[in-house]
Amino acid sequence: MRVTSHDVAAEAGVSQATVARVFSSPDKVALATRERVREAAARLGYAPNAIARSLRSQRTDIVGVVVPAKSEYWQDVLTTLSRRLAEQGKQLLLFPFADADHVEEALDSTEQYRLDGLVLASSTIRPEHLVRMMRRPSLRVVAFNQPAASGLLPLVMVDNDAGARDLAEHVVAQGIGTAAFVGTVASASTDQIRYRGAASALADHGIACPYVEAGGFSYDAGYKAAARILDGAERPDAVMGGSDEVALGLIDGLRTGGLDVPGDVLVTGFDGLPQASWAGYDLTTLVQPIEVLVDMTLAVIFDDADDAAQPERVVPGTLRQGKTTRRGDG
Amino acid sequence: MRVTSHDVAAEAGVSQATVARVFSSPDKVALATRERVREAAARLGYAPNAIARSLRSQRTDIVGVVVPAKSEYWQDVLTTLSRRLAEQGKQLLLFPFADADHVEEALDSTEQYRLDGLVLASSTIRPEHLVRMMRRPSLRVVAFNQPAASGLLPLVMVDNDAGARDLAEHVVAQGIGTAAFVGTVASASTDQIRYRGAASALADHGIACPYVEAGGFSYDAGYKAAARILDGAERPDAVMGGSDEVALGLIDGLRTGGLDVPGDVLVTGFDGLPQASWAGYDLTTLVQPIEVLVDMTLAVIFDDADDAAQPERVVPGTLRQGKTTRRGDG
DNA sequence: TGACGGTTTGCATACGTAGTCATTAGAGTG
DNA sequence: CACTCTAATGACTACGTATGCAAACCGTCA
Repeated sequence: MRVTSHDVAAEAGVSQATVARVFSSPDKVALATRERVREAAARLGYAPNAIARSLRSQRTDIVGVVVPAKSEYWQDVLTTLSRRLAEQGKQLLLFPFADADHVEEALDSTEQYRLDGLVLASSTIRPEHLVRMMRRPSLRVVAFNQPAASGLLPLVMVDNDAGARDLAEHVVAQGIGTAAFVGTVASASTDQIRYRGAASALADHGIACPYVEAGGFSYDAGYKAAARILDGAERPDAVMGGSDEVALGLIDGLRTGGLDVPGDVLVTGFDGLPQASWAGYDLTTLVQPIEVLVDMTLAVIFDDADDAAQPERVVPGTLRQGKTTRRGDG
Repeated sequence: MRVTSHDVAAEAGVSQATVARVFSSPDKVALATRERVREAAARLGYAPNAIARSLRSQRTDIVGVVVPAKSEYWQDVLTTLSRRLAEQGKQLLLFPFADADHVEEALDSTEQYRLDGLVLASSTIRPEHLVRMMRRPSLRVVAFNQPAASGLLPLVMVDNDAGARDLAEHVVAQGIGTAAFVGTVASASTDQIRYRGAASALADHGIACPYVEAGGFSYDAGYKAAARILDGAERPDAVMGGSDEVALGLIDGLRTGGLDVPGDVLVTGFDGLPQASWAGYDLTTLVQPIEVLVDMTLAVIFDDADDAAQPERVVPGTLRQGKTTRRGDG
């Protein structure tokens, strides 16, 4: 049998209520009593039962996150999120989904837990799902890096448009004449914004920017997309990847195809994954300020600021110049 | 206010008990009643409260995992673990720790939840912590890839010794004369076994194998360790990394230092990370059968087999031959 | 018709905690 | 010393569910 606050109460010669107070609002208990209870608890190996506490207090101290099961970028976000929560004595509960068809199941499981907050990650959650999450009683929902949620839910994201423009301006400054954008999945809202931003900035310099869909968020998708670039009639001077994972795949695909990066073609990414900084790639990319984004997300969930006043928080990223856009090194 | 089974009962004209049965043991409720309750529940938007259920049933359907916050390898494991659990309608609760000094905190938080099972990941959890976890009432604890837990807790792991030997035999077959092992952290039990296995196999062929400690599990640690190999008096023909992350850093570090991999020096890893298969590296490594390991772990937690009969499950890995050990390609 | 077996349902309760309310003890003041 | 005010503690209850037990119901067969 597990030790309960009743057991500790008996051991310490106080009431259960006092034991509970020692662990939830210690200042309401006299010092001597407090110590006696603490000792008794230690002796019996007592730990408060979070389940019972949650049922009683209507707070779980748990934040849920609905996230795609496989993705380097999201792993990075999750790591930061769980670390920050742990610092506050809170927990992170994962609701991973394999693909867009299984999002609904994940959202359903979500309802069973009286979560303090819910982070909706992934740009592939469809609007109809988002709408469902609106106005769920006593649950703070935040969309993370998911432009499609604009106007529906409180939203925290990196400035995809400005970031894409920065990258485009950067490659233009390297003196390119032609370009192409290799997106992840065309229906992803981040993909659309990044492409439009890049294309628009390039157009300002008279450079066209065809869109190529990799069909996934992975290295493999990027690697395979490289073949389509290589097969194309006109080889672009620069290829902009819709994400770092795709960009890294692109680089290897292009190199396997005999091209030199950056000698023959420049490549950029987006996200700022750790791997992008690896010496073998040293990718030029837009680094997302993940810590800032995560902190803002948690602020929306836990602070009493009214979301209505500021439903969208957009944070600028940082351009990281790597050697994949450094001409003359090739 | 949130909808409860009482609300649904009122709406459907039945008792709360019947509503509960509809959602937990439907076959005990007459078909007509069941449908009426289901409709009422849908109408009110009812979802069972997992917290209350857990309190009552003494089962949470949640598995905890104590894991280092930053590590590619563990991300991979977590992904698989959470996917498998999700398939069974169970959840994964993360207890991440930043470094070895914070393991205890993570283990403490663990006690608050009435978890169905607990997976102890990371080879840096110290034995004194492991001992603490023994015989915790009604909690199935499993050590995952953590040889140090041998004899203390049920253990699931890849065959580190055999894997290291396989890798060593493989590089010997490429005709090397000298070798070195760049471990992660010398105190990690996996590191020790992998080194001993490799060194022993190499010794069988009369090849000495000095140990170099990278001092971390990361790419950066490997990258920096490369400098020490380069500065060494005698340059080894092959460098065996204690993990893929370290090996990938090693490769880039060696290449930055002017060496050709595999032309001048062969490199091997251990784990089988996705990144190891990236064309830019194509690392020879020992691929861990993560799905198998995870399934075994869950079996220990959920199946009624007695652990005492088979306290340790050791699964062989698979040698993946990449071009980092392919001589003559250089 | 009546008794019997099986199915279906309701009643009552407990899981372990936190907070409300009431009670007691103790300190301070005139 | 009587009174008041605060601090400290205890008794009690509710959070929402699952389940043992008893009651009610239905159909069947003698």
